Amino acid sequence: MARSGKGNGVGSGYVTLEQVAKHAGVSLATASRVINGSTRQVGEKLRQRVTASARELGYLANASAQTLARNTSSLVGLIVHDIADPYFSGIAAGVTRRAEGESLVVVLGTTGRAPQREVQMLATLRAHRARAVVLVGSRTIDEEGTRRLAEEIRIFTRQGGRVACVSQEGLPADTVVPDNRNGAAALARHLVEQGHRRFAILAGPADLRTARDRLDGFHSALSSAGVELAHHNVVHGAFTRDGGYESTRRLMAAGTDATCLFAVNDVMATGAMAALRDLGLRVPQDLSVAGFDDIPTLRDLTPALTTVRLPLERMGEEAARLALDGETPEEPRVVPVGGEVVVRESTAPPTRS
Amino acid sequence: MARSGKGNGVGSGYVTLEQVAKHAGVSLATASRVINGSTRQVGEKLRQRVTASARELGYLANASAQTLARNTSSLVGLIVHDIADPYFSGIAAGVTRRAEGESLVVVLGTTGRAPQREVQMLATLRAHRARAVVLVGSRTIDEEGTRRLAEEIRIFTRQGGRVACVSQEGLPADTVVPDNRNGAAALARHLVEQGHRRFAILAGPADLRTARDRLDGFHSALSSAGVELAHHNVVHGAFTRDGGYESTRRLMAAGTDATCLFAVNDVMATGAMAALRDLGLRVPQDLSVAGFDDIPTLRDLTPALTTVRLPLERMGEEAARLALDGETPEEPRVVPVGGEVVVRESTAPPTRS
DNA sequence: TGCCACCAGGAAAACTCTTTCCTCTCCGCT
DNA sequence: AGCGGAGAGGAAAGAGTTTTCCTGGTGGCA
Repeated sequence: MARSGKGNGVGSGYVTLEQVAKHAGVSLATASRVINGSTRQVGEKLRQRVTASARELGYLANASAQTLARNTSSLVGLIVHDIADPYFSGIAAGVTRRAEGESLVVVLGTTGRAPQREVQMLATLRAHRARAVVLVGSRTIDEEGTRRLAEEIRIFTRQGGRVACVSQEGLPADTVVPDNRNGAAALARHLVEQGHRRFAILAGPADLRTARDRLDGFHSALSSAGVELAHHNVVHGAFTRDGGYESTRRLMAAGTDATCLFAVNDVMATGAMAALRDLGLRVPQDLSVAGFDDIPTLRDLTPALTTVRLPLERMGEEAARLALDGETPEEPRVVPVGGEVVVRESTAPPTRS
Repeated sequence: MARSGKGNGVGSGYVTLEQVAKHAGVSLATASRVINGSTRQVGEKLRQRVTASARELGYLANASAQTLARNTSSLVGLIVHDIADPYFSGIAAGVTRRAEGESLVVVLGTTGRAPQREVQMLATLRAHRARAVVLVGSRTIDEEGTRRLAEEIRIFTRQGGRVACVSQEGLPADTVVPDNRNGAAALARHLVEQGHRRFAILAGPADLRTARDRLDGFHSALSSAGVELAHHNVVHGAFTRDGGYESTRRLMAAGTDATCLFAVNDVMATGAMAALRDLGLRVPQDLSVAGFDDIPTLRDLTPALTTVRLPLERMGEEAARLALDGETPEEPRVVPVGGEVVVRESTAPPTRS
């Protein structure tokens, strides 16, 4: 009377391949071969019977069982600091697009900028036999943390997984690297050309590689142009909108003589513009402001932000490609991504001389 | 000489529980009990030995094997339309926070607004024995699509999974519903109070539930206040920044007499403001603009957008909570989320009468 | 016609865990 | 001393696939 648990297929539990095989009157092996299309041929007649049975019973393969048997899964890891940050969500969109295009499943991990979370996530993904991982976000210059992450990456790779990074040179994995130095340098040259001589910089966290590279690139381009960068005009702070706001308040409270403010990313620049507005200063008349990244959502700020465009989505796609293509190169590959200076209204020739 | 594949543990392959057990000189059962802490007690001495061996060999449990044996995994699905859209990434941040807090793993699926992708993803997650799924994003009014999705949800639930939705009434699952109607209505009342009588609305896609509700709420509040809404002042278009831009161009080209423009979400409002700027119109002097959502990244637009605030991250968390708590209520639960009108500079009393 | 190779199909092992059920020991009670 | 019960440990049976290896049949070739 009662449902006998097994056998009646539709209704409650799961339909297994065995049930399909039985229903089609073939062996488990044959059913398996038909359904996942192995190298082995199966006769037309049986093939028909199996697919018909599978459809009829509503068969859905148990992914864990497949992973266990094949020792590889269709999971791709994606590790970011904060998915609500448009920088990361832009890259994430690229990664997902590519992964889903190859009918893989994306596992999203967020670290909240805690380095040990990256290691943790990597272990979790390894436990799931994830096929590949894309690791996004700059390393700090913390040697120990990097060493541990590198070690975990090596383990992951050794066990057949692939890893690609975005913006993380120095790890044993393929990497997509935005050219932070040259992008910032090009921006600096443009601003100098525009007539600026005294700059202030919202430099972000002192230990963050990306922030440092942008600062360095900007700085050295200034030096080459014979422009000094006063020490007190470089302020550090969080890599966020509020960090930019704070840093700007501090900068202005200390009384800067700069005519142009460079924030090492767009969200900080946004905070800076808000702070300046709150202080009653006009951009660009009183102070020019430039950012970095060209976050799409921020393109509609007024005045529109002069910045360095990074193709975020493409970077994500590219990283996924690196992590998913067949190759396992000897040396980690590096795919450089150029930044393009985009001049908009937030910068203008200085009026104060 | 060559690595014997099994036995030497460290080096190449994976370390299995069996190896740990052997190394510790206990049975597989005991090792399992120690490592995952089952209900059964294990003697102190053996416990020590097992943990020591596990650490020494670097044991990491095979997640698929566990899923297979337990018939439940630590995966939580998260289905959104577009992760680069700040609306979705905000919610995603909430979901991830909660899921990771319970040491679960988030699987991210994006649909690109294709309804059948939701059904597909749900099946994939079922194949992975995902414990729960959070489904974000409004349904269209397409009956057939909804029916299919509902059916897939029922299957998922019947097999022990839990589903929660954000913003999707009418599905057989717990739901977090932003109060679109009342939010829009409250906004409308505020604008009328401010003196506006002639409105234009960027209504988004005609078949999208969320868009419709906001339109309806706004509209009926106007009616209650005795304000007419001219038919030609309601334009439909894509639910995106560019959709907002386009719609606004069309609207203005047709020559509207409205003094206030309501875009049914913030990203459309952003497009609208850009379009108005391109047309040489000032906001709010020539035309007031209001949005909906209060996307954090867009708070720094100038003029700052008057809008209805939704607590996106909290909504995500709440949805994850619904999907993950123990209960399996008879009736789908509905958690309403209020929207709060936030008045900023993009709206002002009309100057043209 | 006899032999070999090839091919489709099936039985069963393997993948790595969890969990049930059984055994054995030790303790406390009568 | 004998018995029952509790509790710790182990053997083994799953969980649902894939894949190896074996079998039997058929076709081609000498």
